[in-house]
Amino acid sequence: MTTEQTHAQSNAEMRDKLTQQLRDRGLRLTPQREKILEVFFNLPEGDHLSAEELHQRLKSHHLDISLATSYRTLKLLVSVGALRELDFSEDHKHYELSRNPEAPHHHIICSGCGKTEEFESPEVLQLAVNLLREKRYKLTDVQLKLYGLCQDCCDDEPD
Amino acid sequence: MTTEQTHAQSNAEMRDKLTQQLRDRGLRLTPQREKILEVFFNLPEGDHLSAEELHQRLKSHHLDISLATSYRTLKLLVSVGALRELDFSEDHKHYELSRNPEAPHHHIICSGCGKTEEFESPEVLQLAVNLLREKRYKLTDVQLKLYGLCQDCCDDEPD
DNA sequence: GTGCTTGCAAAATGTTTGCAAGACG
DNA sequence: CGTCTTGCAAACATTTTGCAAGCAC
Repeated sequence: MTTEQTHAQSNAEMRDKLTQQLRDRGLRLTPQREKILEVFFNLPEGDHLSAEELHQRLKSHHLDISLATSYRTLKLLVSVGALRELDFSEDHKHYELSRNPEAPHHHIICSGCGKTEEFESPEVLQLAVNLLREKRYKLTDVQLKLYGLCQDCCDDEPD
Repeated sequence: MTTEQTHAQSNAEMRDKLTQQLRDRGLRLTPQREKILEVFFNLPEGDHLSAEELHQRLKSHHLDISLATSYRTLKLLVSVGALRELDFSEDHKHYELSRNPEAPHHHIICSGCGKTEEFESPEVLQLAVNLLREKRYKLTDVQLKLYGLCQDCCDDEPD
């Protein structure tokens, strides 16, 4: 992996890399898979979707891709490293583009209203790299979640 | 890293505090709730259970507590801060005793075999405290998850 | 063709809920 | 009593799967 390119890869680059990774596994970049990826590319950085949200978004673009295919594709894209699977404390998972696997961002989650904010932390990443090297793990993702009550929810809550 | 008195509270302390917290909310420490807590108290530190695992464990102790009650109790105990809710990338949540809320521990998760390891990190905690103070959140939990492939799974995987 | 992929509907999980009966202060 | 709790079964939400049909190399 190149250390000089510290920022996210371009869409074209990601696409090429992805196609290759799929080919290597004897899989295809079908129209459905492309469309799903497109949704994620068009998502503001730091944003994330659940399977249901993805499906709704496809629908609103008049793309009839079944929910089952959405689920299957999400799983597939996670397995090739194109998407990152996030779970906040909800009943479903969220997915976002792995824009920059070298510098994964983290989340602040309000337990009151479910709002999320993103932040990066080179310190945490460094700590993760060192720790897993020491323990002889091959690092694949670092997810730090800070749960709290945002200012609005502190006021709301009678607690 | 220091084994000081400021570490986890004793079971008796936790119990008292908990009873009080429940009372304050007009709730009861029923036999079922006590039994469930007992299971967690008897769990090796760092260990965690899913709702189903808890239910099985109760059953094996000849305690007929319904699965619904297990779920309800888990939720309740989380809401009063007695338990911590964890979600690894599985289809169910895990719960563990909040032994020391001041120094939450974190997890290394093998994506291959699902094995988990615990570790503490004062640095991460400090970072969380500072960041959330700055953003005016009331911090409730810090969860760092490091995903990777353990040595065994690296060997196994043909990848 | 062969084998990957899709859509559909059904199934499988994990979790929550309505309700009547029970327990407790 | 009134209210909190429980167990049961049904409901619910999310995700997975079997299968037949479709598509790509």
